[in-house]
Amino acid sequence: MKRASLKDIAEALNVSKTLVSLVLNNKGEQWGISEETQKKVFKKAEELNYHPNQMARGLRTGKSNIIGLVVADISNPFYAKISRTIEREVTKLGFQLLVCSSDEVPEKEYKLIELLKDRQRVEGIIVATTQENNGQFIQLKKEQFPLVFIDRKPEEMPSNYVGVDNYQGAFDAVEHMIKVGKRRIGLINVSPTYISTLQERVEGYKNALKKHNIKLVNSIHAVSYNDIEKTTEEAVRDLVKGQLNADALFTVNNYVAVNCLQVLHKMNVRIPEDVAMICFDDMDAFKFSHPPLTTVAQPLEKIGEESVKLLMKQMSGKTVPPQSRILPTKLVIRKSCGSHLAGAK
Amino acid sequence: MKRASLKDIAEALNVSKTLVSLVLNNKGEQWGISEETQKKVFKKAEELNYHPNQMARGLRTGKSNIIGLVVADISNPFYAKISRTIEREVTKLGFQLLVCSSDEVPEKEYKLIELLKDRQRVEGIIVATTQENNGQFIQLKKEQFPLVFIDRKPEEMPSNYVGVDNYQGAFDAVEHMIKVGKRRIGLINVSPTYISTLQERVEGYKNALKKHNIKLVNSIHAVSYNDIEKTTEEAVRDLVKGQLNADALFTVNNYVAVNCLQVLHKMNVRIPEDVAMICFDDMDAFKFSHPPLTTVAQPLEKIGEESVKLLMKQMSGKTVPPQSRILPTKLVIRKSCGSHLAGAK
DNA sequence: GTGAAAGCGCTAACAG
DNA sequence: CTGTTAGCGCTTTCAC
Repeated sequence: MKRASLKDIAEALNVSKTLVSLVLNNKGEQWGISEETQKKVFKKAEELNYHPNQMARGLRTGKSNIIGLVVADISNPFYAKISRTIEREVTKLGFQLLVCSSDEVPEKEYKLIELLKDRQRVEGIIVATTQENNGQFIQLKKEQFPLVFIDRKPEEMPSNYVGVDNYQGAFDAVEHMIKVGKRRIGLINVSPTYISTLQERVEGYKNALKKHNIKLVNSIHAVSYNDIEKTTEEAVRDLVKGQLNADALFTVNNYVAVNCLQVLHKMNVRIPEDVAMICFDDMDAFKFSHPPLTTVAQPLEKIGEESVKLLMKQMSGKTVPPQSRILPTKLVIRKSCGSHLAGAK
Repeated sequence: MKRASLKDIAEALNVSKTLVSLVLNNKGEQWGISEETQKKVFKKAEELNYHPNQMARGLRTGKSNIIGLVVADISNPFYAKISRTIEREVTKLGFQLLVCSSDEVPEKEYKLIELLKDRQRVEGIIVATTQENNGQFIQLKKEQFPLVFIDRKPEEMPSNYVGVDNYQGAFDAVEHMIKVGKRRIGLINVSPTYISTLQERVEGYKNALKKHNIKLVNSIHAVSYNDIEKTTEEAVRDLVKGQLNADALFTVNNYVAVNCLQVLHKMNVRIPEDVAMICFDDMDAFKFSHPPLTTVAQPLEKIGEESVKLLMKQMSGKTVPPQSRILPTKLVIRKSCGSHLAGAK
């Protein structure tokens, strides 16, 4: 059975397509179409199981009703949670969400964004960018294309951004370790290190050390996504067993933390007795990890909600100056720093 | 600057839209359009930064180039992993993937499927259904709408399905516990229990006990998604401290397992010494949980790949009889059953 | 080898 | 209050 279209309803009722369209879009009132006619239309639509064709409508109005979301990896709980919130929020507003993963490769992200915009004609994009070059974004901005950055922001351009105070979050974490008596605190970063959040976190780490007059050499290592196991093992080993003789480790995100944890276990080092650990980004799994990890948690729901708000503002047509929403992080103290132990200072 | 359309290219080159369309769709050869003309067209398209409008094309061809995926919760690592694979596979074939979460509520899933099909005009749907009623699916089948079930299958209808041998997986898990010396093995299920996978897993559990002549009473509890903490606490307490006095727990999926783990920790019961634990469904986090959990792992990538293959077969137009792909599970032995300990039988 | 023309289903300007 | 008409951008049939 063929799908019912506006025309079918119109013909069955001996009215025009226009009328039907108006009624079904709830503009009947405003055009003063009689109650009775409206009822007939609704009834017939129901009867024929009518559903508007999004593509036809989109073609006509120039609006696809789709929002795009590009993240590094949707199977990372961090992005998955944000994505859920964004999906929920845009759905409320009548949009669909198209989610893509860039796998942390800049060229892929570039293509994904092009695809979403040019082919799929999404009405706006939310992105946790992995690109160093901001050329594409400058271009989008010129075109006034609705765009908001989450988590990571591009270099040197005013932009709509929702994220957390990475500097302060890292600072708090490191200071917590210091208060608990740790001094030789190593940092495990991850390439590509130009990502804005990473840089801010490293800065927070450095300044916390400086404030407490701690001078360390070779205390920072960066692992790499495409050879995560090997590079993590090397980094951890060097930090813990090498010159630094680390008594604490600060990992720059959850993905890195998970890998560190495994290496540490393999090396039979005790956490927090031998080395303490804090990780930027919380996730459910850390509640029951061995040991439960102390983390810097981000307000993921809030990030999702705010990003949608910012996007909608741009989509409303008014030209709004780029806005940033910097949200606070929260130090979630569990057991990987030993602050719960009797002997803790 | 307005976007370039076929017409723009045609006018700039003084040829027809038809010609341009043919060339750009790589049908130039087949229609015997001269090399030279083709080159001109490609060049101009590049120059004007032309991108086909997916909506216009879709309207004309009746194909949206979109595949829908409906799961319970995309932020559950289990579905996130499958989703990644599916996204990768359909992208290879030139489709986009639209992912929606039903939150385990049947009515929501029903609406989501309607929306995808009627409004968004997706060309096929892959679903891990949470519906008990199969009415919608019967209807879809009548219409020959491309549909494949993953993980969970609907009751009493031949369907295209990709999943694992849940019965055997559960059987193996329980038998492993028995071999390790456990006898009073409780099972923690989750409502709604009509879900096919759950039923099969419970069956596997029961038969493993039967095979070893173990008779248990009140050894099965079901917790509930919408009040997970409280119901889990009750279930675990009753199983472990109550009449059964359980020395082992089998949880029916990862979500339930995570909650059990927390309750167990809170109750200060030692795993595996006091009670052993196995969970159906593996996830990365269980590698470093306390303790590392022994699990029944599903081949998630394979499930994703196969489901896309099955979907494409249906979309190709030929009528194919419903097919099932039942893949094997794998028992991943870690430390929550004590089989690694010296004293294990 | 190439072009004209129709039409997918919808919306919106305009006419009455 | 309701209808006519045009057209969004593309593909495809048919004609030359």
